[in-house]
Amino acid sequence: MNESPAQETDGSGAGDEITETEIVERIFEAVMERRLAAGTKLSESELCKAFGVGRMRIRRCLLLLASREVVELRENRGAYVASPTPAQARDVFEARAALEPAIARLVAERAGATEIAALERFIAEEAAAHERGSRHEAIQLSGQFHLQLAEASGNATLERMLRELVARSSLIVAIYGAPGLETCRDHDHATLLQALRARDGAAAERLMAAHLQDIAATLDLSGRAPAGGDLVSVLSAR
Amino acid sequence: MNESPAQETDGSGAGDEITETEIVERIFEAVMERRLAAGTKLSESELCKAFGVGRMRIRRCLLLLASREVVELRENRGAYVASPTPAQARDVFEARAALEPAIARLVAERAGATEIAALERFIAEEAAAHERGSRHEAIQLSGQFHLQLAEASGNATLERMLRELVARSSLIVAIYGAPGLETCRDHDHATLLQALRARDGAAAERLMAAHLQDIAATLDLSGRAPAGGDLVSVLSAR
DNA sequence: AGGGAAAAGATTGTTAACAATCCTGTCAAC
DNA sequence: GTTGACAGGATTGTTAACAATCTTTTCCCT
Repeated sequence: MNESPAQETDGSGAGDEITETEIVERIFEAVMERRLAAGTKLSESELCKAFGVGRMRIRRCLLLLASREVVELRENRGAYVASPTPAQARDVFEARAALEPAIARLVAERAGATEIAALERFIAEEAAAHERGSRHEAIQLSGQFHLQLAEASGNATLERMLRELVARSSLIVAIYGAPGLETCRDHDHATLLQALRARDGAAAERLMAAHLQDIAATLDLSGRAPAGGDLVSVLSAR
Repeated sequence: MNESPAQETDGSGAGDEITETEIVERIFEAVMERRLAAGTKLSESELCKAFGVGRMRIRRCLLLLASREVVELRENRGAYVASPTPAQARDVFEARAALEPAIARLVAERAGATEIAALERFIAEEAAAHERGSRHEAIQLSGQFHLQLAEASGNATLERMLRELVARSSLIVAIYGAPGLETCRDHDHATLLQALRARDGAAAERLMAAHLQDIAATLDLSGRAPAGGDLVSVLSAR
């Protein structure tokens, strides 16, 4: 009944069986780590080979991802990594502005020492990556910090919602973010953690709100074309 | 050879074709209107007959509903309307407490006169239902007011998230709510609308937060068994 | 040679049959 | 008479084949 852990080193290996939840999670991670760019085609047969599962299961996973607007399902044309429009980008960051301050407050009020310690470790890794100059890794850790925070809130619903928003944010920053700028400054995370350690819910809430506003401020949402994904309209429009 | 006569006046008739989005929406509505109680089995064949579509499409719809935790998918045992646990109930109302004040503020800040007018009409209907004494209808309209508000915010992501939360709230109130009490007092909605008309975002935010707290306060989350769905544990526990 | 139409190939969407699991009703044994 | 096992029926999960659509290549015509 229970899975004998086949322990495949990478996704390419045909594991004995892989949960559809895991597949969805893998694709989520790939999007968050910018290994899958906006507009990338997700062919069914490719995914079948990649995960070693049947087509039906891949199809279910793509539907799940589409329901969270991380991929876009086009009729008879397949699945593509979503390319959020400026309006969608605004929506996502408005939603984050609503959720995350509340999450920060919850963590400050009720998180255990274990969770706080885990967050500290994350920040340390993030700072190390910054010093090492590996920007890619820093971005990745920075996003995961927000998810770790949601997990520490102990609210599964908030966590699930934020997971979607963070993944979409990754796409948004890639499209509309200023090329040179970082998304999250680790300093912000550090000061936030200080408030959490002090169990200061109000301060945590305020700091998170300001942090998100800083991130949103680095975006340029004036252009209206999603750029990468829709070559046809770009070329036909001129 | 599959087409039955048209007759798409109601859901039972086999329409020529119905979108899976519509099917999901129908089930959502049925849950919100308490026509589908928590724990109700959703048999595939029944749904196929009800909507006049193939099994695959029903299957996709159930997966979609499960991804929003409105139905629960049990291995080899079918789909059931979700029975939120007390912990889940707490999560849902915490999430609403995070989202809805922000939604109320957005509406106050940017909604057009048309949307405000639509909200006014809703409240009028709600009050009329109250006077008429039709509690069922009042509850239904009360829930829809919150959704209408989300729609008026102009943020599709917030709207979608709230739709899930309101549907789950309907199940939660049915399970853990005090039998005699109403969920939303129409007076609260009226005062909130006043703040919206005055474009007072801060007041709208505050009123919504208080309103949600009132609703959550009527719930009794001390018991730990989901009651309806899990008879076995109920009986074995005594 | 360039443009456009048509056919070949590939990919997606759907239907139907098959296999596995679970629930129900019956029968035998204690 | 009650409890247990067993078989039949029903429901779910999966696989495979089929149909429809889109993409690409090729070929003909201007």
